[in-house]
Amino acid sequence: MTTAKRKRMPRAERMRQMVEVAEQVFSARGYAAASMDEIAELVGVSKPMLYEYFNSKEGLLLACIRESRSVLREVTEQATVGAATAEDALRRGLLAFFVFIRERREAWSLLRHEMALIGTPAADEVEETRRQQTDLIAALMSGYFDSGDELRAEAAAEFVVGACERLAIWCERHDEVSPEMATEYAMDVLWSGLRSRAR
Amino acid sequence: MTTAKRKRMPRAERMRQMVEVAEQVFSARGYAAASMDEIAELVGVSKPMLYEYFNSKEGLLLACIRESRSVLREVTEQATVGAATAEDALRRGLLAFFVFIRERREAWSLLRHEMALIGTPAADEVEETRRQQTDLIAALMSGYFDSGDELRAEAAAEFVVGACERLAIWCERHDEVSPEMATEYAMDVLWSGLRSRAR
DNA sequence: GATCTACCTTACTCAGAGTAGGTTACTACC
DNA sequence: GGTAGTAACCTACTCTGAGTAAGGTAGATC
Repeated sequence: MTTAKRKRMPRAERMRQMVEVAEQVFSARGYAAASMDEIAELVGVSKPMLYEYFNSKEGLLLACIRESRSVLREVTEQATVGAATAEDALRRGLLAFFVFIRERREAWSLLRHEMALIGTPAADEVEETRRQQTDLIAALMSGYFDSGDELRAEAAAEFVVGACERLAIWCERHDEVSPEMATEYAMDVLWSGLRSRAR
Repeated sequence: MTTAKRKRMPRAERMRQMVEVAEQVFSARGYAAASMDEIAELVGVSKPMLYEYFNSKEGLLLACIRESRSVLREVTEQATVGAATAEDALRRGLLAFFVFIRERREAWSLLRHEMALIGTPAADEVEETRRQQTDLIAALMSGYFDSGDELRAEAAAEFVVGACERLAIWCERHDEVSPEMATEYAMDVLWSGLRSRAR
């Protein structure tokens, strides 16, 4: 019964627990409104412990963002492994993303909202997450597209990431839109273009 | 010489001045790191004056965001008035947007970054700006597209806004990309779709 | 059972948001 | 020109929450 009523926890376990609680509090209240005292209390530990492990409030936020990012990467990378065509790869990746944001709301909320701290590490961290996804897309696409204009390809990848991010936020307001439908909408514009729908 | 060395200013003028200074400070330091004391000092006035006029730090931020938004609206709406086709309207609107973010960096920075305060009025205010643009696009498009699936059309508009926002951020890192090129890249994906570039 | 160390606490400092209450310059009217 | 009224403004505070100093305690190891 090592786990029974034990108050003291090994460092790694305590850290995981702190990140878990912090993710919830940050996404519920927002970074600014969340207080370290509250997080500490919910964890069942005193405030200096949080500082011992994460150095600062922002450090704790960083840990949460990194955690979310690694999950997102895992999920989207896995999704595209068996794709045969560019269209298929794109569709699978999109679906994985839209499933992720539905199933891991808190995680997504952090990635979505906490870009406030311009010039601080946290903002860079969120940008890094987008870059991760952009690179993934660029890499995927480079295998399928004619590599002409390098800049243009990069722009296209950015474009896809931004579009999907916004569509994901839109999905939050529309519970009736399933990840499959969202994917379908995204594919529609991205793959076929608006021209195909013009009168 | 009413404007010469006058210390006291009429309310409206002082407010405009405060918003102007605040816009710079917020975009330079970020909302969290900006202090009301500093803004007050730069304006050449004491802190309670800021509170007299804007009630809170967030109120001041709100005023800045609203200011930026109204300029953005002005600019993009004007740009699309004479468009003959959907393609033309889209292109003109995009160009106006990309010119705006280049010429009014501080204003854009606010709209871009200050979405941190989830659940607070400022976040809503930034969302409202996106909605403004989304509505604009949706209205424009509805004139040109077959109105089939309502939800799909809404999703497409969200998509365009998100994509452009991200592309705009990408442009910040790429000074060599002119507003015209950005517009071209955007049109390429949006109008023709990725399929047209697949091997 | 002594000691060592990693986990944890109480009790502070300090910066910055927000406020209470008084002061001064401009205006309007006699 | 003088004086009453008010809009603009200030000094000097409170209070919340991030971050820290210094010390206490459980549990492993010998």
